[in-house]
Amino acid sequence: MKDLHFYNTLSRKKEKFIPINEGHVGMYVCGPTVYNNVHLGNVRTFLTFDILFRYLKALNYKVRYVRNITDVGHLVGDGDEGEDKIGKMAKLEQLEPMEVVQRYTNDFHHVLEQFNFLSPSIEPSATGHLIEQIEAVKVLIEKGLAYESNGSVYFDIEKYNEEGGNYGHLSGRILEDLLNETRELDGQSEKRNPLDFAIWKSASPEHIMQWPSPWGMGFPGWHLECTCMSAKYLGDQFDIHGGGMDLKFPHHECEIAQGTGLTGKEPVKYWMHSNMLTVNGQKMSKSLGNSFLPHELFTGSHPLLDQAYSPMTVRFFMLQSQYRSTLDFSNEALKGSQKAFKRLLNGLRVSSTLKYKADETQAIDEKKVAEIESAITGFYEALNDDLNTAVAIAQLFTMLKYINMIYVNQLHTSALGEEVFDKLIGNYKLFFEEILGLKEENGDQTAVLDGMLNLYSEFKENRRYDKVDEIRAYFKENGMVIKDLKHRIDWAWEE
RNA sequence: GGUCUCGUGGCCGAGUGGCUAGGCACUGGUCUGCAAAACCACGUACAGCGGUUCGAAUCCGCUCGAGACCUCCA
Repeated sequence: MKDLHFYNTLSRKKEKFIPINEGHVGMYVCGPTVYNNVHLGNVRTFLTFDILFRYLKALNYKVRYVRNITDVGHLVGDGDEGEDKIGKMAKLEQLEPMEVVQRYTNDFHHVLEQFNFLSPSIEPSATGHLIEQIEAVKVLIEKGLAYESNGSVYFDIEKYNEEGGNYGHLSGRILEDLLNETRELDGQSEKRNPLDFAIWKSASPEHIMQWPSPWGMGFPGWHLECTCMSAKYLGDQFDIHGGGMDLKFPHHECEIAQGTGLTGKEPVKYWMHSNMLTVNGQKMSKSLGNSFLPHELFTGSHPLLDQAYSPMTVRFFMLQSQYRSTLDFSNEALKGSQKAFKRLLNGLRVSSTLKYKADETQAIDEKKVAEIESAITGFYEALNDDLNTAVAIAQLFTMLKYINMIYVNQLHTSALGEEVFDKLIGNYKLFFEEILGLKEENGDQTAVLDGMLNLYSEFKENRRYDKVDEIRAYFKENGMVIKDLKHRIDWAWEE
């Protein structure tokens, strides 16, 4: 089997993944700024790295996954002169900033839970690491890579590049071009160069979030928290840093500059960026007003939706594309995913009921055995190839086909042999639940359903078809269907 | 304006030189009291034009179209 490869934004090609410390992986993902509800576009990014986290664990790596909560320093609007996002929302809603933070952190956790995300190993917050950030600012000033101006401190990009830095490398930008193209903004006179970015901002008296520092009352710059928290928990150099494509520049570029400036070493070995979710071909974003909130999807209340879609349907929908492609959001596409997901889900339920039955008269069907085995290795190969979940899911459908064939007695388990049968059932469950993180969304209603099905079969034996149809209709109203198999009666989610 | 990405059958979406991606929808078949489900069968699609090559959706050029980043955004 081929080794694990990821597309590294730094080199712009797929690279073999070799962790810095064998058997261990350190992974940092930029979390949300908790001033607002997370929308579906945000969810896609976190999903990408949830899959990566799950997959690395499935490959027996010991993974430390750090995903931060940004609760200060992220400014509204252009440049470094905007209002703090949290502070602005706090004023609007007449709340303490930390109430805003708590409210939207809760929302974030709730949403991710609905989508069945694993918790990261550490979820640090920016306000919890002010000391580290102030220390980092001091070091950068000492090294001559940052300067104070009116109580604010800025990172000196020209100096950084003079001393061997490579600002612009990650996003493929040339410093000179950036300098020429930078728009002149009001209030940038504090900076030596318009490109310089704030690592500490002086706060005006009315600013509600501020802390004491050697440079007066203020608050940390947005980019600095990620540098400090990743270094604290993962070390000066770590394996994987992830985030949305739109953070590449300037956020991640600034992180590299800060990290390299502080330690003299490039902080990250593999940069991974997930692509945008689009609506009618346009990026989903809050500012464009075309973003969907998760609950709007779950209830079908968004004007562009004509029905509700469950969290797992949406999770599955997103996994049907590769994370580096844009993914377009539409009713038709979601409906297709809903049906496909339910087929797979029914397969999971069914597979847990199947038992191997030895039968000496059955010959091994080599062709089917080969197809099952290649589906299983194909699943790993797909994920090894830069987390290609779309191709991985295709393998799952091949496995599903055989599970269904056994279920309806079209295929005898002995034709596969016990070992292959166990691999089929075991891996299907592993892939579906553990690695792709999909799950049953409805509670266990087995007892009720069994009673109904007994009744159904009694009526059927007595040829009371009016009652038979009535029970079917009842099931259908509740999103289920009755399946009359040759040797038994069963139910399934209506696809 | 600068940098970059993309354009695949009715819909979504993999795929970077030759080998059936997959899903949904459609159609036919098997099964069934009728259905549903399941399984089987079924679509020669790669924006356009030109070039390289024995061979291109895949490489190169041009044209058209869409989008992203350059300013907060996952």
